[in-house]
Order: sequence, then structure tokens, then C-alpha cells
Amino acid sequence: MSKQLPLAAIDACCSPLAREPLSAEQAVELSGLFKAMADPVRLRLLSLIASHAGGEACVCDLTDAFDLSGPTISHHLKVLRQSGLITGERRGTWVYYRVHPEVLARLSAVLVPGERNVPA
Amino acid sequence: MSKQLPLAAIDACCSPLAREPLSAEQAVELSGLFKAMADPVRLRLLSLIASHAGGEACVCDLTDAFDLSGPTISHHLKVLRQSGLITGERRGTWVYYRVHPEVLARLSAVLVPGERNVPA
DNA sequence: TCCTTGAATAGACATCCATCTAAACAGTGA
DNA sequence: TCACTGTTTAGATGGATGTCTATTCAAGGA
Repeated sequence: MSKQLPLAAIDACCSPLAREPLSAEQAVELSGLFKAMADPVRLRLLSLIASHAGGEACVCDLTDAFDLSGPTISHHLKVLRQSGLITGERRGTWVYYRVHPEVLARLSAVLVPGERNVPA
Repeated sequence: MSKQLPLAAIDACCSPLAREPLSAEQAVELSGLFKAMADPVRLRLLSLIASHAGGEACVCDLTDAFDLSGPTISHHLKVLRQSGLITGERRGTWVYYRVHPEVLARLSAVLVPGERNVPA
């Protein structure tokens, strides 16, 4: 169930938004990633994992940062996982998550305003 | 109704996601921007506007690119406008939209993977 | 003034989504 | 094997969201 789709999607994608119009397909793929980040809890989870010492964090670390039930956190982690932004690995009792920096980097590159056709 | 809230939000925001954990407030503000981009139609609109000659596009240019009703396009433009990603200006019969490159730039900067505490 | 065209608003409707509780699964240790 | 802790899955529910049609507003021309 470790789907890496988004990496492929990201590989095809994209010159910066502002360089040339996105195709419908590119837009669908990119919107999936943005959708995964379009929630405050998921953004904080992503940030907590990415900034955690060692580049990984276990679910137990994450749950304490929120006033939410365990299953809700688990749900959000699943969304992030399925979008390809993070991966999880079980080691003994605990599950550790880490981010895919390439995906963040590509996303960042897509957003860079970049040079467009400026008026003369 | 020309709300520039998100620019202020963005000003306060943020060191890269991966540098330090987002606060709850920062996460809410950022998620608002990502939510605005979490739709294929809005992403394409944004891209069409940003990449259009002169840095601006009128609604009439945009509508033709989609199999959607005018009101639906108008709705999506409103979402983008309220999020602070674009502004619209009426000139005569037509309304022209352009992006706020600063917002894109800040967003891009937030996503850059950046250096985190790497294991020794 | 009236008509036409471009664009936004209002309201309805179906779908999606964040959250919860209850239950199941995974691993550790007695 | 049993009990305990950590994590995920299943199912339900209320609220948010994308789309539409009908209507209204804005600007220009006959």
C-alpha cells in the first residue's frame, strides 16, 4: 500500500505555475498535494515531523501536540501518507514518520513566481 | 471587500515548515492559502493568470478554458481573491485579474525543505 | 431609454471531509 | 496465553464545498 504515485506525478510536474498554463492533468495531480496540506492539523503534523530531531517522529510525539483523538491524528497521517508527502515505518511498538523532501522541494519550485511575459 | 489579510498572515509566516514546528495560528493561516489552491480549476486559473501576457487576464479569457458555467468560474475567482492570491480590477466592460507574486513567493519559501536537525 | 454582453450574487443540491466512538490489529512482556 | 499499550480501521454524523440555474448588477451602444 506504499503508493508513490505522487512522486511520478511530481516528476512530470511542472514548470512554475507562472511560466506556462498547467494542463488539466497536472492541475489534478498538484491539487491533490495541496489538498493534503489544506488542513491546519496536517500542516502542523508535517512541520512537526520535518523539523523533528533526526528527521522523523513517532505518532506518540505527534498526538500530544493536539486536542484531538488518536484516530483523528491517524486519519490525517494517512492522508499525508497517501499523498506521498510522508512515509511511515513501524519499529517495534512505535511507528515513525518522515517527510519526502523531494516532494516539498518540487512543490516549492512550482510556486516560485518566476519570470513571466512582462509588459514592455 | 478587498481583504489583504493573507498578506499580513504571510508576513508573520514563516520559517520553512521543516525548520521549526508551525504554531496553531500559523497553520490556520497557511492552510487557508493551500485550501485556495487545493482545487484543479483554481490551480489552472491561477496558472492561466500568472502566465498570461502582461501578467493579467480577463475573465473572458479564463472561462473559455473550462467546461464550466460562468458563475462557477466566478466563484473560484472569488475564492482566490479572498485568499489574497489574486486581485481583480474592472476596466470598462471587462474585469482583469492578476496574481500577487509575493504571496506565491512566501508560500514557496515555506515549503523549501531546508536544513533540519540531521542525525549525527 | 432600452437592449445586449460581461460578470457577480443568491440559493439549491449532491458530494466530500474532519471528527468522533467503538472495535480491531500489532507488538511487548508477565 | 493473557493483559497492556500504541496504532489503525470501520462506521456515523454534522458541516464545508463545488456545481448548477435563475437573477441581478455594470458598462456600452443604438
